[in-house]
Amino acid sequence: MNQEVAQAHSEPLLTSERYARVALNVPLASLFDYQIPKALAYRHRLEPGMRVKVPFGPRHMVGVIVELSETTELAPEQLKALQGLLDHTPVIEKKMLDLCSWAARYYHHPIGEVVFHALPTLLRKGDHAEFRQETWWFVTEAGKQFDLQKLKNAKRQFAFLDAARQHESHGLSPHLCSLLDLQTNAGKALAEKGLVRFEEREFRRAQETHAHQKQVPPTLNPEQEQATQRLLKMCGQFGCALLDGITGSGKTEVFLRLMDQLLRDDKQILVMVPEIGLTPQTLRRFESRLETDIVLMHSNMSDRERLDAWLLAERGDAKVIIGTRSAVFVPTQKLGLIIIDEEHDASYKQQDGFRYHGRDLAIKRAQAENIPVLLASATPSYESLHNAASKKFAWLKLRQRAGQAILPTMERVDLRGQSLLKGFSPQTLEAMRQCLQRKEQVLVFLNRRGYAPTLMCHQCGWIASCDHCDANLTVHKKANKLHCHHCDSHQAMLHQCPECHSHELFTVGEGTEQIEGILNEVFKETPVLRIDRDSTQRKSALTQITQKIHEHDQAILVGTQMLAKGHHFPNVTLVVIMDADGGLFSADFRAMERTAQLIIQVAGRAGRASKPGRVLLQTYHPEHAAIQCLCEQGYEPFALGGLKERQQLMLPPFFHQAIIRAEAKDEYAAMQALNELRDWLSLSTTAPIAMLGPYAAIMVRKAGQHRALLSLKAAQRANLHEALAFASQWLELQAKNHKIRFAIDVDPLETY
DNA sequence: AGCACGCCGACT
DNA sequence: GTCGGCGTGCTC
Ligand SMILES: [Zn+2]
Ligand SMILES: [Zn+2]
Repeated sequence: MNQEVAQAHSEPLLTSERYARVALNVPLASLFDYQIPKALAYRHRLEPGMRVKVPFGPRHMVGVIVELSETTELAPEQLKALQGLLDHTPVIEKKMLDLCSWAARYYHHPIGEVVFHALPTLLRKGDHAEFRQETWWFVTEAGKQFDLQKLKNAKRQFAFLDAARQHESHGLSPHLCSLLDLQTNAGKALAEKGLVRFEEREFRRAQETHAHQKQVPPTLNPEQEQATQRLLKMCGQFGCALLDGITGSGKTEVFLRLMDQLLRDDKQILVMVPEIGLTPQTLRRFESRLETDIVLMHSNMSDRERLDAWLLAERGDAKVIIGTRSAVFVPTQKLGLIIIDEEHDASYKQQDGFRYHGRDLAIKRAQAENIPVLLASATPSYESLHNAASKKFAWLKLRQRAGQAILPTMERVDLRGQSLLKGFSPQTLEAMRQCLQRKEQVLVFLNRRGYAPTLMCHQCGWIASCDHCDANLTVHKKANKLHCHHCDSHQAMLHQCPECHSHELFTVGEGTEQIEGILNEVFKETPVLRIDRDSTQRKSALTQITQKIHEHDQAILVGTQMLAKGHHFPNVTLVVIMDADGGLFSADFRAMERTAQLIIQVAGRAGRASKPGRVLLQTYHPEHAAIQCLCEQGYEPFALGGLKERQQLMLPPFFHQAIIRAEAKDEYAAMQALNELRDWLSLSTTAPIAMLGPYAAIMVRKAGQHRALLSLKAAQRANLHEALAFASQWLELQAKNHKIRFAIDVDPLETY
């Protein structure tokens, strides 16, 4: 915990306002007013964005000043005083606080939780907003004169002093110490003898990197050139562009040209990537082309690493910040551009707590900073396509593959009446055989991991299901386990029916583990490699698998949606989509969009080299208009058709939606509460909104909780917000009932 | 959310 | 008698 900022000499009043409005990390909608003690007001100029220590009920908390005020609504006896100041300068600038307030209003989420979400964990706890301290070692004058041979019995000290002498001018950084395998204890011993000295220095990545040489950029094709020129013209003011480019069309090259130009003007650039989208390949590509300091922000970093990265960005030292969803809150000095790669990716939407959309907040931030924002994808979200089609976004299309690469063809494989081998039609197997004979690789996509999604009893029809969810257990054969993919519960594999004690248990359906097995049998000579969450659990597993793929010429890759992200496989010329019908008859109106995006993303992995690629879509509905359209005309016409349907059905993005979720242990409590809310809403608001439900979630029980939801829709956002304002009021009144948990989800991606 | 306060059952 | 269960209410 930080100490109160040291006392200065009391002279003129530095803070004239009497009250501070403070955001606290509690699930309450309001800010909290505190009296500014005279002692503090004389010594410090308080500003919005500074952290303070405050008494709150029976405890002490870290708060963030959002506003200073001459007045307060509260009576003097209801007010407490600030206890201390934690910062000399604001940790959140005014623009970012405004963005937080906007987000709190838009997502109907408590302002305090939003503001704290925008800070790194260490700052939330009250730690100093400072870089990590590092110890650097230097040889002293005595150390230089010293006869090294006297230390020949103390090998560690010998090595340490020797190294310190060699690095006399710059000293030994912790990084160098670990490279040379030097021990801190040896340094301490030498320091006591006066042979070396040490200095505590601020950690700065900038001091030790950019050892890269700039690579020569490839020439752009006319489409890329045109897109780049248009984007360059957009710089310097707010505007949105959709870079809608098929896989392999060279979107990244367009980013790099644009970034290069902005870096010359000493601007910073924020690049947002999906949760697992940042492959080492992509990072290396950025590093090798941009001669500048790049900083990463993602969930696999320690709290300390995150704070250091955050500080580098905040001081303007990191010119390029690459990060996931939460990076939208990274502070900057001179932000010039925000890029959102794979903008359709669902990981940009937070799925619990503060349910914001990173893409939408990035657009709002760009507006506030008056800079452009670039959304890029091979499969744009319907929302972004709609904005592009209605001219809100500049629509930049890249329809040619860069270099010599040829576009893959998409073909439907009719599964009707075929005798299938674990989901493979004879036609598919034949195509695979031919491909492997040409010493090329096959990629098989099935979005279902494990061995089989169902375990059933032949005698009584019993199905293995989760004790905590309304879901069936997935069979994992190799692990010999039954696993629930919705909560994390697992149990040992069963070999006897718990109902009728029959031993005749059998599996229904196929997962990647089973497909891998059958392909090993059918194609005995060919290595089969599986890529899913199970096969890549160990840290190095994925790199090992990709290594193997590049070593062999023929190979079969089996995998889930993990295949759709990042990695490309240049020798893959055949892609098999096991089940293209996934989105066809779903109750979820976004299922079609998601399935199509997955298919196109996976298909994009094929034939990247100059060999032509082929994509087979296995389907029971080859004549279905949507499948036909996707196959024959591609993603854009398919998506535009989907958008028309959304309009007719009064669905987003034409109508605005919010969902209020409730969950409780009790079977009926959640439903009942939402019924009451519905009644309350229909009494309290006259705004034209449509309420649907409440209805039980598709999976009523998830991790032991019963879930229900109420959907609100409106043609005008203002009307939706009016209703939601009433709803959030009602929910806060219910907060005393600790048995039901509520959440408001504005612009939900999951609607069941 | 956290934390205190308060009111009932089942323990030394 | 009192220890602790969790239902209820409050936090500037
Ligand atoms: Zn049975
Ligand atoms: Zn479960």
